[in-house]
Parts: sequence; structure tokens; C-alpha cells
Amino acid sequence: MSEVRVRFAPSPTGFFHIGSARTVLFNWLYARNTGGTFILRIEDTDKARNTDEALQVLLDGMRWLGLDWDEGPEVGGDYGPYFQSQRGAIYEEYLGKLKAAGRTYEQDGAVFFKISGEPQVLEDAIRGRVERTEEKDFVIVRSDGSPGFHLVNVVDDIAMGITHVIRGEDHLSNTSKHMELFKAFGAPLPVFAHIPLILKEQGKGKMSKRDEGALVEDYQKSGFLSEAVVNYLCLLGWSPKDDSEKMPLKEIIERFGFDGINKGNARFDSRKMSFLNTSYLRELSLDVFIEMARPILLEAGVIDVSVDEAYLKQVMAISQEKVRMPVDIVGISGTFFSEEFEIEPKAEAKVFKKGEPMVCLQEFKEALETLEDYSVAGVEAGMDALVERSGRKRNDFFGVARLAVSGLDRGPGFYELVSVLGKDRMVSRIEAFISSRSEVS
RNA sequence: GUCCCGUUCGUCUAGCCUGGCCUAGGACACAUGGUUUUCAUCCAUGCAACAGGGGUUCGAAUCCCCUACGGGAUGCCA
Repeated sequence: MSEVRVRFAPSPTGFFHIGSARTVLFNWLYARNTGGTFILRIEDTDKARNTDEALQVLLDGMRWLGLDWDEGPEVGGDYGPYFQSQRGAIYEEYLGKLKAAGRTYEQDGAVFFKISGEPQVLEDAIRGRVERTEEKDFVIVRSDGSPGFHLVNVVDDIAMGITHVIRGEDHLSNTSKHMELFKAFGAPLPVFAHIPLILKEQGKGKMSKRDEGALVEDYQKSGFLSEAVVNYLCLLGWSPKDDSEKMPLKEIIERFGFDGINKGNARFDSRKMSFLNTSYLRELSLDVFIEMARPILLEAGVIDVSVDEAYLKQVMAISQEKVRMPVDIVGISGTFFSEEFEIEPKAEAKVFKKGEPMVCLQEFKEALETLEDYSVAGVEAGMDALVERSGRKRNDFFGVARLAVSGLDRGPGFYELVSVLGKDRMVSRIEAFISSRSEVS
């Protein structure tokens, strides 16, 4: 039995495209599912646009997603080097074989490969039988002497013992070229598996790096959880067939296979991805949630490094379940850390639509001033007492008080909000609100 | 233009290979109601699809053909 060897062979461009990420993911899942080897090979034959910086974007993205490679940059392996720019001698050697076999000729300084012109019958692991006949000889060495994509791709797959080529459907038409080359080298064909493409959310065509949500690094920056991104990505074009959607990676690995991969292209859906992310977000332990939120809050200037950790923890504890997207944490918890916040006009309009909110607010403030117990239960008891003696409803106090101390009509649960802000902040914020209102009117 | 691939609710998909269990299931989104005496959740219900046309068959989402539409490839990019 031969061990499975799969590879991801990106060309570093400075971006890590979501489509590439899914191609890596499928390769990685297949390797992990079969106990095979996952190889990362860098296709940097196009000297002009390959920089070390671009490579790091790629490696960082893969690491963030948790897709580790068994052979490749930084980890080495027995089939190196893993940069095509360092494999010149190998390409020379293989090129020599083609020349010796009379399968090449030069024209205008470039080396062309003489195709056989025979129909190439591919047994694709996902699409089944695909027949295509290559019609034109193609360039394998450019006139500047550098080897071209088709040559290096095939040579490396042969030299590295790749058993399964899992790649986007955009390569399906190239496969007849590659099969010609494999045969010319007398090498056995790997199993090809062409996976469907990811189409852009709006408009026509496949997702391109300019599209909203196309870059892995954007998800990383905006605080998405990599587990959610990975989970969502594997649902684009693959299905476990039994309605499972949210699954731990371990389970995905166990269940992954070519059988569950669809033929049709899949349209990207940012809302479903967000839904999954929210779902994962809510499950985080408080400590992990805080560490996820911290950089976002620091970046937004909501907190600085000298933040009171105990207070931060209290605020996060009551905010976590309100967060839909990672960035929401800024809006939801922002007003806990500063006495200067905007009163949202929409929220204000809602509060002042009916009743006598300012009177209620005054009464509420007075109740707070005499309240001793600021635990959540204590605040609730205080509210009960206030309702009792004023003859009003709780609803008469909730909205206006929330507005006065946070400027919003939403946020953490009310009693929790009061409890965490505490007496001093509550009273002074309400006073500030009342005086700002009386000045206006 | 040519070649290759695809086509089930708005979106992701199950069902297709091995035709009847499909009055086509689930999820996101959306709508309505309920729970939460605030906010967010949560729960229930609803909306909504086999691209079209021909075959084959007792019977087709499922098999075959055509058309339409979508995607990709047609580079001395990868």
C-alpha cells in the first residue's frame, strides 16, 4: 500500500485568498484523514512578484487556520528543496529527458513541448471521466531561461512522489497538458481531484482578491475565530451528508473524503459564515473570549494596557453573549471604559417617544443613591422596591436609564450593566445626562 | 469563437451512482408568534427549489438526448 502524499503549491502574491485557503484545507483534510503527508511547496518561479513578505502572509494564514505542513518551508523534508526557485538543477535534469526523447524544440528562444495530440482521458476522483485533447504545443521554458508553470508543476509532483493532486476546477483544462507531460516522462499519473470553485457573493464570476471577504488575513484581523472560518470553508463544496454543519475539526477530519465533495461551484455567503462565527464565539470560555477581545479593544482605543483587569473581566462577562461579530465588542463594551460617549439619536428618539422619561430617570437616580447592595440581585431588588413605591412599570426605567449611562438602546442585561458600572458611575452619568438635557430645553 | 465542467428553496446543501420510502429533508437569511417584565439569546411556525423540452419506464429530482443558463480554460501568469 502506498502512502498518500498531497501538496499545496501556492505562488506567494502577498495575499492569502479564501479560495486558496479552502484548497489547502481540502488537501490537508485528505492527508489527515488518510494518515498521509501534506506538503507545502512554494511556486516562486515568477521572480518579479515573489517576496519573502508575501511568503510570510501565506505561512501566517495557514498557521492561523491551524493547517500545519509535514514537509516544506521551515520544516524541511526528504524531497526538498521546497522552493521552486531552488530546484533549477532538477528541472534541467527532467528537461534533458524530454530533449533526449525528441519532445522539445526551440522557437524565438523559448522551449516548446511537442504534444502527442492524443485524447487524454482523465478519471477525476470528483468528476468522473473527463476527456480532452490538447491541441497546441506549449512553452515549458521561457525565453529568459526560466522554467514555466506546467513543467515545474509536473516535475515537482513526480519528484516529490505526489499521489493525489487536489486543486481548483480552474485547473481542469490544464490537466490534459499535465497528463501529456507525465506520460512523456514515463511517470505514473497521480489521482486528480478537481474541487468546485468559490463564486463571489455579489455579481458574476469566481471570487477574486478584490472582493469583500476574499482575504484570510481580513478575517484574522477582524477577530474571526479560525475554527469558524475552517468550519464554514469545508461546508463550501463538501457535505457530511447527514445535516451536520457545526462540527469539531476532529470530526471533520474523520468524515472528510472525495465522496462528499460536490461538483457545482459554491457561492460565498458571508451571513452564514458570521452565523457560525457567532455560534463559536458564544461557546468560548470567558478567559479565551477576553484574549480574543483584547487586541480589538486595544486597537479601537477602548482600553489601554493599564486597564483594570478585574473590571475588564466583569465587563466581558456580561458582554460576551451579546456579541455577534468580533468587532461588536467595541460598541457593546465601549461605554464602560469612558465617561465621554455619544448619545445615539435613534436610541434617544425611541426613549422619548412616550411617557415621562426624565421624571423616571430622576426617580431611578434617587433610588440608586440610597441603594447599598450593587450585586445583580441587589439591583434587581432595588428595582422591585422602586416599582412598588412609584406605581410605575420596570419598562419605564429601563430604556431611559440605559440611554443615560451608555447612550444606547442595547447592550448587556440591565441589572448586570448597573451592577458592573456601580454606584458612582451610574449616578454621575445620570446627573450629567440630566443636566445636558435641561440646558437644551 | 473553441474546448472542458456544472445546474435541487435567495444562499449552502441532503436525496441522484444502486428509479418507487420525495406531499423533496436540514441550515443561513427573511416573516410571524411565544419566552425573557430591558437588551441579546432561545423556542415555535411560516415563506421558498428538482433550469426548460424531449425520451426510456408501470413509475424519473434520480437514467439518456437536446436547448438554455452559469463557471472555467484558451498566457513565454500560477
